[in-house]
Amino acid sequence: MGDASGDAVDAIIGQWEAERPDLADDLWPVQVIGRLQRLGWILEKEIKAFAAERGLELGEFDILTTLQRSGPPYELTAGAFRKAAMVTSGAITNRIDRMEAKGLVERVRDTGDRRAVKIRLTERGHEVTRTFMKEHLANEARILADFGREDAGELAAKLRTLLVTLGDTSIK
Amino acid sequence: MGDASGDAVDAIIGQWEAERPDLADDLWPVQVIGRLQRLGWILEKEIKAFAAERGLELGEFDILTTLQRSGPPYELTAGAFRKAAMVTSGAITNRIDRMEAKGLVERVRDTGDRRAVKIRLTERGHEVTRTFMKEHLANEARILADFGREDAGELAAKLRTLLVTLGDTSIK
DNA sequence: ATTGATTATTTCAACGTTGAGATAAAAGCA
DNA sequence: TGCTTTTATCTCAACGTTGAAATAATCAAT
Repeated sequence: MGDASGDAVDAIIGQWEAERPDLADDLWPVQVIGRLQRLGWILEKEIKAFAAERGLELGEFDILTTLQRSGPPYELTAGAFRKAAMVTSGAITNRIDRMEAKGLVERVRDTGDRRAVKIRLTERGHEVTRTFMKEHLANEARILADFGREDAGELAAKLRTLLVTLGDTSIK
Repeated sequence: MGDASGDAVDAIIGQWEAERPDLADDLWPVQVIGRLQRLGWILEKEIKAFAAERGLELGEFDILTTLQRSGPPYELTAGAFRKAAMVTSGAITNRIDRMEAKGLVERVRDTGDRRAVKIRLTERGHEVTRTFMKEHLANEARILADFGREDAGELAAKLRTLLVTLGDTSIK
């Protein structure tokens, strides 16, 4: 027992219990969702800083890694990105515009379906991503170093269960 | 064993293992961070939709709840919000401007320190928040219903440990 | 008391995303 | 072959945030 080592969410819940004792029994979801929110913010900030140090926007970083892990021929349609990145079509258009200007990707319009636009990793984009990915994983390992790999494994298993419960079972 | 019920992150990691076998041993942080990212996106979208149905921006919702849970006299400085919400000062100014126009909060400039501006919940803001909070918690309970309250408790404990490890131990 | 450093908020231009509408191509169907 | 519906991307104005500069007030130290 004992709340010796509480986190920010413990403090927030404590405030609610004091201010709204009538809601005390309804606060349990905050224990999970509040923490997931805060972790999301903290990690996003970390990764955003990592990308920024290398001259990339977070969304651009996302495009690069999605493209590389998709494997040969390292090209995906704009629509595929829209789904993978959970953003709107306008955002994808803008990202590709910027990245094309940087020479990281190129638009290819050759397929049978002339509505679709394939976004392809350029040779330069390939090199950049290859380097970044290694450093990116090292950075994430650093972030979790104090938490420990064993705890990470247990946490990951529970997070997977939650994601499956919420229906997030596919990349598409 | 068996990956019968994998999530989106399993799929992503599978892609990386195929494309970059040299990184196979370095992918473990993704099991945690990738899932936290996706959960953050999914939950943010849910809560944003909830707030939007009630005519509120996510950030405005944040101000209201932070203010209410702070207890009497239901006022905080702009700086306190900046820290609590993890956003920049300009964002707070804008949020307060909008919410003041909606009659949810009011600026009070009376304290000894005349640099500081206290943001106070109006009577209307109070009523709105009181109602929303109950519905908000019900909505979060709904989101986690299929996951189960017991699993939620176990997950929450691990998330707390991670937050403490990352230094997120205080609201301030 | 005066000067300099610090703290709190506001201002504002730049930026990325949203979301609806426009454009264009493909698919379904008569 | 036409006509309608659907699908894919782009366009663009509105919006919220960022981050640096400006403004203003307090604090520290002599």
